[in-house]
Amino acid sequence: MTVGRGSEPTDRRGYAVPIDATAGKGAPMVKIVDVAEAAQVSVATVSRALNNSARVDPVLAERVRAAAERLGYRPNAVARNLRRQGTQVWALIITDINNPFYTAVARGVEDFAQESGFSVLLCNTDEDQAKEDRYLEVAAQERVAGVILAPRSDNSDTSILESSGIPLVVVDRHLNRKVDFVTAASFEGAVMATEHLLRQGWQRPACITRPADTATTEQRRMGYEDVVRRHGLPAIVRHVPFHADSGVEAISRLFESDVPPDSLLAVDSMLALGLMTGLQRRNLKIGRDVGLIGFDDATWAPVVEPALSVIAQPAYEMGTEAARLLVKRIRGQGPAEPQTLVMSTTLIVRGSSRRPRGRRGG
Amino acid sequence: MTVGRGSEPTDRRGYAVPIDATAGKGAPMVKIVDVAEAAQVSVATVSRALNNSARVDPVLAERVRAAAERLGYRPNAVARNLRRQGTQVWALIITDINNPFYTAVARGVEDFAQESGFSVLLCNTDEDQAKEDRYLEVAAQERVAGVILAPRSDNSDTSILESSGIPLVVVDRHLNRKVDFVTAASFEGAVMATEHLLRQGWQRPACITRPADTATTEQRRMGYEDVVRRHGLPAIVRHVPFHADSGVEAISRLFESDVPPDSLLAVDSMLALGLMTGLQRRNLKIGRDVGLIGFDDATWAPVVEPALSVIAQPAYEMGTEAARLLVKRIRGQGPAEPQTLVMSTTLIVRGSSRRPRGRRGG
DNA sequence: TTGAAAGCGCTAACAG
DNA sequence: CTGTTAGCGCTTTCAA
Repeated sequence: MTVGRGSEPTDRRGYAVPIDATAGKGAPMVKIVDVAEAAQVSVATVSRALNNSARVDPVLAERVRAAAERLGYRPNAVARNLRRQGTQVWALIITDINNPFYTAVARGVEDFAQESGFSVLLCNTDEDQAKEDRYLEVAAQERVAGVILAPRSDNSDTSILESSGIPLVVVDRHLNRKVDFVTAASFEGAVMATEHLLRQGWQRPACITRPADTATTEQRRMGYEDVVRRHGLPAIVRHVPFHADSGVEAISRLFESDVPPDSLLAVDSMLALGLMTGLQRRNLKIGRDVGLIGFDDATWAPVVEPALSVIAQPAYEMGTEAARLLVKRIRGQGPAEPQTLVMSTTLIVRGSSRRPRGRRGG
Repeated sequence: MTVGRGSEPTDRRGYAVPIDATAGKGAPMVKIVDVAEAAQVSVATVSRALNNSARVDPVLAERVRAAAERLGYRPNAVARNLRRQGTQVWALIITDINNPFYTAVARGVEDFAQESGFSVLLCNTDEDQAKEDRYLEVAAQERVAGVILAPRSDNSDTSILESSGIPLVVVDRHLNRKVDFVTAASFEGAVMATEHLLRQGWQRPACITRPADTATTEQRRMGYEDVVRRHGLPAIVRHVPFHADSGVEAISRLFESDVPPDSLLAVDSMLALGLMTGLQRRNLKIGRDVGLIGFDDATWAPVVEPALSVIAQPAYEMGTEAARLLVKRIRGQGPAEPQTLVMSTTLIVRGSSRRPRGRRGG
């Protein structure tokens, strides 16, 4: 429970107060009537002056501002929100802020929100559908102005938002519903990555990907498969969970087979990290014994040894673009049709995908 | 791209609705009176039943729940907050969620908040005092239930919170005011790091740190200086800003001097990354030509080459502990005196700080 | 241009 | 145990 409300503690008329009152809730908040009283005007005028909306006599306005300042008046956003029937808060629902990709997205969202006068609630779902549902419920109950969501799966249920009239922008992962959507060219990225591997001379690339109901990584898998098929090569695919050591485990299993792959495509940066660790433990030298390319240009990618080749996504910009779309929707300025924004991915070649000469014909 | 199931928009009563209605605010929300009416009880009973607080006739309670379910009733948290004079939201004010240390802290805070029934507003200040002030103002106006703050500087002004009766827990960086505080043993960590460097045989360790008004990093600098002084060595200290390439620049300047350092202590992980980059560009081999140790055990630290030695801070736990303290304060269960929690740091030795034998007496 | 007053949706006295 | 009702603090008609 929250603090016991004070029938005892002070009223603004200045009666003595039990010690606890200050410890508990602090001084009573000054409200709009107090300012009105001090400025010798009505509450309506105070409201208008402080929201510098309607035309208010400059003299009165100044008097109001002075009084507000003097009293340390701080408008109660909760009351305002109730009256206005709307908040200035967004919910950003992602799977894990620890994933550098989402960290960057979050920064993009937060920066844009801030400039537009919104605050953002951070919600981590940990790939847990129940948690995602709970957060959507919270968002609805808090009457947030909008939601930016990276859905757990293709058919996450966002109908709560729809029925609450809360605008939604989906980011990164596709949702089985027509809605504003900002993503990166995952399929094309995976195609670039795989072709790059083959161009380097690697002959048995494998794709380590996430559970099959994760939209984005599935597209990456499909991009990979598209290329290997076209080259008449076998598709070597492993779906691994989001656990921290999935990568290490995948390596163990892959390289115990008779014909292990000679190169790897990792569909996200945390996975790439895991694969590197696994490879190192097996004493396989990356960029010599085995090729590796990942997704997402994490800060550490250039510094590992060998430096990690990646398909980079414009994560920060994806955040700002999602936010921009959301602002439009909130203002009712968006086009009737939901928009889809596919941002391009870039191949960044570094050491990890290189293949030494003279080792052809494995 | 996107799959659509474009059914005609309808309102809850099933009537076709003009396009704008859905675009605008959606169907009108069902409120407590609607549920009361449907369940044939008073609003008070609905409220009681749904908050399963007071004793309500099980039969009525069930009828209420059924009605609420059927109508898709979603309590309006804004109204509730106004009435209850309190929210279920915290503000987490940090300098940059991109810093892996703060990412982990944020996860800790968010997890604990979630379990305790709170949501958290994410606020990045970018080491900008004005931004920090603005966020404190927002927190006050939103009447958040509590704030967790990593202050920009020692004398950040948090009086707004005090005068609003909003509990505050400071995390990581010291604040010039008596208040609940969760931090790590930075000084001791720096001592461990520096002594380790010396024990390895390095003879001229330098400390690359942040601006002098950053409390935590100053303690690290002092820990470093304490050790070098005791060993009769010169203190080589560089204060660098929070920019992305501070590390690279620092290396340039340091290694142009006549007697450059032979080893480096970096006070945070982003800085360590920068230093590694700078060192690589200068063709200095880490763990051979120069020793390096950082702060914070980022996910990538074991994977870089050579693997990065670090002083690890229990970032996630610092987040959960800060949250735990905050919950206590909110519930009024905290001790009268503000608490300080200093969590211990750990030396993790990996390759970067090693010094090859036979190179003594540089 | 200003003020009086009606709520926003909910909870918690208070009475029954 | 249940219902009636008075606000929480603010914005915004509606009149003056």
